[in-house]
Amino acid sequence: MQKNNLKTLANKLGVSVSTVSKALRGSHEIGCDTTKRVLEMAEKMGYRTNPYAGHLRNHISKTIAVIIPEMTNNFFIQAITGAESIAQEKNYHILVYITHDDYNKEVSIMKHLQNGRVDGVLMSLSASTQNYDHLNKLIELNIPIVFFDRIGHEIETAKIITDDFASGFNATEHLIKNGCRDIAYLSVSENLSIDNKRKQGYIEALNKYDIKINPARIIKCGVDENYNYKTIKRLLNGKNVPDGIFASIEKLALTSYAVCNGLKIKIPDQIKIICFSNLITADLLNPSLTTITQPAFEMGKQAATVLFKYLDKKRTDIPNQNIVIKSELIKRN
Amino acid sequence: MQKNNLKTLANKLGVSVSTVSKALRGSHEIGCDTTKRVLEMAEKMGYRTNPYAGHLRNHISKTIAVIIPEMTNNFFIQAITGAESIAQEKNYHILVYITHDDYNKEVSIMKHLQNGRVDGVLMSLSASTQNYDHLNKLIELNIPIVFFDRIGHEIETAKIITDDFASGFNATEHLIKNGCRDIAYLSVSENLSIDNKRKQGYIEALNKYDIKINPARIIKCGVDENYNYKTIKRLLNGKNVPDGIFASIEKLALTSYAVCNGLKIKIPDQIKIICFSNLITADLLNPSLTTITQPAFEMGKQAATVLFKYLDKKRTDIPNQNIVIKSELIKRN
DNA sequence: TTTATTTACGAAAACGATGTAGTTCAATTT
DNA sequence: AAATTGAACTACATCGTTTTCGTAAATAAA
Repeated sequence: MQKNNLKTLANKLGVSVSTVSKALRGSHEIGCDTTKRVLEMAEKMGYRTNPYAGHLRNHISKTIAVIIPEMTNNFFIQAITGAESIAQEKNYHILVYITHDDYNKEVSIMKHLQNGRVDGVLMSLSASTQNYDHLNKLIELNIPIVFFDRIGHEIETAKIITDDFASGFNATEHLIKNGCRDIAYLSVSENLSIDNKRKQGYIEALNKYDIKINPARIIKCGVDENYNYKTIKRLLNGKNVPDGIFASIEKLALTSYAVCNGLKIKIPDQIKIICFSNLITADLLNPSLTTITQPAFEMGKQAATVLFKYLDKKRTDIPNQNIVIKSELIKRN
Repeated sequence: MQKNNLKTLANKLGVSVSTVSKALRGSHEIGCDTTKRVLEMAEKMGYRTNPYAGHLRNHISKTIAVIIPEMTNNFFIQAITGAESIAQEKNYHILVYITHDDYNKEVSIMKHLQNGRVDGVLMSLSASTQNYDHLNKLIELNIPIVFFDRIGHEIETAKIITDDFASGFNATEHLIKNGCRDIAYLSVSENLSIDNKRKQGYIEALNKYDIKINPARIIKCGVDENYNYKTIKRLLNGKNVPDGIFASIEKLALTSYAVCNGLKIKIPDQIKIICFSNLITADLLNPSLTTITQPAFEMGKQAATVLFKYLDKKRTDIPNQNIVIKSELIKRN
């Protein structure tokens, strides 16, 4: 079969490969009528430039990677959607990788990217990541990373975050104002700055209202769904049950709901729950869930925007900066 | 800066580029100790093979595209996750594209893929797609497509579907058995085979129970959220209100819930709702939602498996076949 | 008319890895 | 001793573009 490349086009038109290449990219070096002839022929033959050849030549892949811990979390989905909206505008392609909150997988993915496959990376750290060498290595290789939400503080680059501390504070205060005095905080991972900041906000709010911090109320949950279920069940099953739960992430709130359903604990009468979440169904839950809703779509969009800003400039050394987009406390039942 | 490529490695080791290349891929042409030296040096220098060079040479990108209509639908998310699990196993990369249910965007994306950027495509059609030329063109260019869920019947390839007709029938029968006599069907698009089949199942069930089909109860909804809200509100606001709703897709059920909340219509007392959905929160909704749950993860996995089966064989002409994975009716309130 | 400049194009060298077709040298066979 | 074999390695063309440099012809300036 006839190959559909520049050479074939050039032969058909009786001009050189360079002429065709230049004409296609609208170089002024080529005359108007020649350009027109080339364009017409390319259209007629359905010519599409081979991306890999160009990438090889120019070291520009027009591709970015988006790396997230999991897909079953609306925050990340919305963030990707935001990033995608910008990428589509800029004619960039998006490679999606999921770490499943596994540090080793994260490292392995990073290794796959150490070769120019992508021009840049948008990412949210895995919950089990404590060492940042694999990330710094990538930056060293001139592949910039922009973090969103689950950021690596120690890495010098742009980070798109929400006001976790303030939101954690507000969430806790909301519970307190609604009568809670014994609030449990469900933590997902001590490695994550978002978790720590939210926890700090929680502690600060308790302090403000002179409620004693009870370390036993700071519950370490994790990635494993079964473990979380058991842990939360243990929390809610004794006689000494808290009257409020602040879940650091959506999943933990849903698990709490499920546990309450199982134990026939009435929400919000016996216990009140609040969490960080981007559930579209939060309003329709039984009862509706009060959430700190992160501007996920905006954060994804912003992250992509920042990344592209530097890629356009052909700069890969993104200066350290924190971009904060505020979350919103949506009061429900 | 020193480039990190085969040439550099070869120079450092005092051997030829070919030797390094062959050693790295474990060719028996190269002696044991040389191979070892090469491997050690590659490790030491953190050498990663440049994917684009290889792709250019071999026309194999080790990349597939996953094309979906939207992200805010758990079915697609789970399907991608399924596909990703297989791709990661096979060391393939995944490019994600979203059509936003827009035919033109779908065509534009297909054009971007007509050049070997990907080895194959997994896709679910946009709701507005009626013409399949852009898809057949891709297959013609030896880039195979495997469809899942929203398939193109007229295209000869593998299609992963669920038992839409039977499930539509069962869903409707479930409503009838629970006392509904006037059931509305919320359709998303007449272009989609899933919609038509579900509708056929709905009609068949009504027939079985000698319930007259009322064309006014087949409600055409669409992609636009506001339009859907208004349409469903009009349906539920009059005096002649149905006692059951069968939503063809998740989004329409959620909108129905929202409308009922607004109009203070009690579910399931005044109206019963059932839908195709993969909501994790279905159980926690107020009241919990009875769903036809599609095996989304399995479907994504299966689609990827079929695609890779042919890619491994270096065959791009995937014979026509329908693979049906059954959905499950999960009864709730 | 001669010289300088511009216009429009072509030749060829990259980009990095791969694989074919040698080449060398030593070991083995005749 | 000559011929054959084989192991271990190298040179080089190739994939499809892009881009730099060159050059011929046409035009403008001297």
